[in-house]
Amino acid sequence: MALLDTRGVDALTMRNIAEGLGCTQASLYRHVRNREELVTLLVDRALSVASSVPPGDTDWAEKAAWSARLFREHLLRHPGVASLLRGTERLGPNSLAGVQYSLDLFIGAGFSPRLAYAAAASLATFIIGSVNFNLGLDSSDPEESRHRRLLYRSRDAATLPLIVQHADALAEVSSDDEFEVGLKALLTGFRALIQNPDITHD
Amino acid sequence: MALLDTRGVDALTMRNIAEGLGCTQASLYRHVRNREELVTLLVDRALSVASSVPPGDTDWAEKAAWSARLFREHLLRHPGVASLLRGTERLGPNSLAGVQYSLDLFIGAGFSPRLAYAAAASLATFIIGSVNFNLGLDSSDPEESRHRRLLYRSRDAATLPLIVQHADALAEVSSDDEFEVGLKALLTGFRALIQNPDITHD
DNA sequence: ACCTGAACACCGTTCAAGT
DNA sequence: ACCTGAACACCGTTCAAGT
Repeated sequence: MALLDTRGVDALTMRNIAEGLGCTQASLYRHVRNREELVTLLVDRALSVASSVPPGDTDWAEKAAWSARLFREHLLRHPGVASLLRGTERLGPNSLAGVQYSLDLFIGAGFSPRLAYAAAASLATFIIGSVNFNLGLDSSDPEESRHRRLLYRSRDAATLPLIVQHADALAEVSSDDEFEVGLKALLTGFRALIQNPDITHD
Repeated sequence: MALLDTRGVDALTMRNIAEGLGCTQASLYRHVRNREELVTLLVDRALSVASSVPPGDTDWAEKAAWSARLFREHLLRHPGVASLLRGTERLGPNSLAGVQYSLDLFIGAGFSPRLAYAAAASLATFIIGSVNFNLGLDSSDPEESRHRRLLYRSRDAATLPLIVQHADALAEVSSDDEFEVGLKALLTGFRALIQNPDITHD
């Protein structure tokens, strides 16, 4: 985990891990079937934040938003974990604790267990996807926004008129903004689904 | 692309690509700076579906849902592409065509350019995240559902009561269900944001 | 049981040398 | 300009041999 945080996902090799642990690479295969199993264990351990509890005097949507932001910030602080996060470790103990917590929240809000599960999965998918999709980019870097503005401006106005026309406004939208809009939409949508469950299939 | 589809992402090595092209691996570096650049080019090319046009006699939300499903199905048919899809190729020509199309749709629905962009990005993030997160799993495989049911049932009822209690119902939720719930929630949320823009920040 | 050293079959990338 | 062969410094994994 220390190796992943300090030197990134590319440095997470069996040789480097073994060195950090003070043994040979071959020794690792006594404790783990292969590299993938090691990664799965590592990622599940890194997911322990999922069980943090939000402030208690708010409604379910605010709690969900709080937890979603906490989870996202945790992943942003540990980009290596985010890049390794695939469906594989979904069934690990810490992931399941997160599922249990989400079910509790969404069932309490009025969802059926089925819908609560799907809603929790959607939210997790969005959070993880959001971090993964912005991994290379640093939203706090003003250079990134400038780079995108210049790129948008220089596109072909005949085929991409809206991008060229609104280049300045679009370049200002950060990954934080994207996340907040999506989060808000998801939670608002969840609330509508609770109040009117028959629209779940149209 | 053929190599990626038939033999998967692990087989997409410079040596295999060169072989398929009938040259040496070293020759590839005449046309491309490194492997990452080649992948970026490949993925953007694979994203050309993004510009398919939905049936015209429906409202913006139905068009968005149609395009979202089309995009997801395309990625599911080409899992290798999904696994390579990171933020890197976001600025390629095909990606930008998709952005232009989404902006057109969402601005037409009543969003400001900024919000339209954020909404489009959220939706894309959700679709890609959804496919990526379910990459290893085959939702059409009944064995997968059974495996999850048994796993949920056998958890500790004291720490994960809801998972154990609703094991059967939860195991039946497929990645298709998850996607549809999330998509519905996002689009419903977008509609609410359009009708009441001041809730964009609370 | 756990560890080691050495090997195996791979990677991405570079570079002098060819045409 | 484009290609080649050969090399470099890495991978994940295996296995006989040690304790």
